Amino acid sequence: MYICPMYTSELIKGTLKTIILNLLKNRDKMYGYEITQTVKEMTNGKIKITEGALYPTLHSLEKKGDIGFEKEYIGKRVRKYYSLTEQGQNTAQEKVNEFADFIETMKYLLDIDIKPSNA
Amino acid sequence: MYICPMYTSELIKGTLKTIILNLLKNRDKMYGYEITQTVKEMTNGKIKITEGALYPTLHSLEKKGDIGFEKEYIGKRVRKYYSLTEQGQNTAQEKVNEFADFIETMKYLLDIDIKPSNA
DNA sequence: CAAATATACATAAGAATCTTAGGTAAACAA
DNA sequence: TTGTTTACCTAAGATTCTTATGTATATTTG
Repeated sequence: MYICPMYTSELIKGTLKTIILNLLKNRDKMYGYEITQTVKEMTNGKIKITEGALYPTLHSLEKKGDIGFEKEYIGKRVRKYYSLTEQGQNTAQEKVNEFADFIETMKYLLDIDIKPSNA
Repeated sequence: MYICPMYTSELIKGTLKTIILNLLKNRDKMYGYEITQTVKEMTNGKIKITEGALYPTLHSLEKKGDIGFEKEYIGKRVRKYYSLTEQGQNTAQEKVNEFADFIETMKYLLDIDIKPSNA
């Protein structure tokens, strides 16, 4: 049985906010646990967001005004559904643009030739 | 006059070792200050490696056996020329491969369509 | 030639971001 | 009913960076 290797935590460091904001941009509203599961599934387990990293980041994004939330009860259990504020929409776009640019720079710096994406 | 914006330090975090090891793979031997200047030039100032980050990283890579150095005197001033060990050659390749894979994963996750590199 | 800038190394305090470990509690599967 | 999954949370510690500082030589500029 093949176990998909995770990336070293160094690499993922710094991309968490970008990932969260972009997911919320595409999906309108999500709750924390859903974010961790979605990222795990979309990356085949290569990126696993730990809860110890996720929740403080969500609280930080909320404090800065990029996201807001509303509680929803599933039986007696609570979910906090987060969504982008207007400011957050801009932040999300900026973050993604910056990362896309960063990728190009790093590709050049590391002399990586990227296989054309399955278009 | 247009000032090229630097990336937020979050993004660069975690890629420093990869950048250093890859440069040494392509250039055989380099000294610390040369690395900072080369990266700054190659990225048009978008990535600036600070000395406070560089030197501890070089020392760490040396302690782990990925790089070695020999001193060279330019007049009375010393340069420490670093180069990859055999182990470092492997580490360098692994780091670059991992980063290339990481880029692909992030492109998918962030739904970024990359313009074909100026080929 | 003096002063400022560039070269070249280094360390240390603090900030930011993560991992690891722990806690609470409800829902569901075995 | 016992374990796993869902769903939230915090805190200690590790890692990796920034910022500030130190030392010293070489070069450029006024």
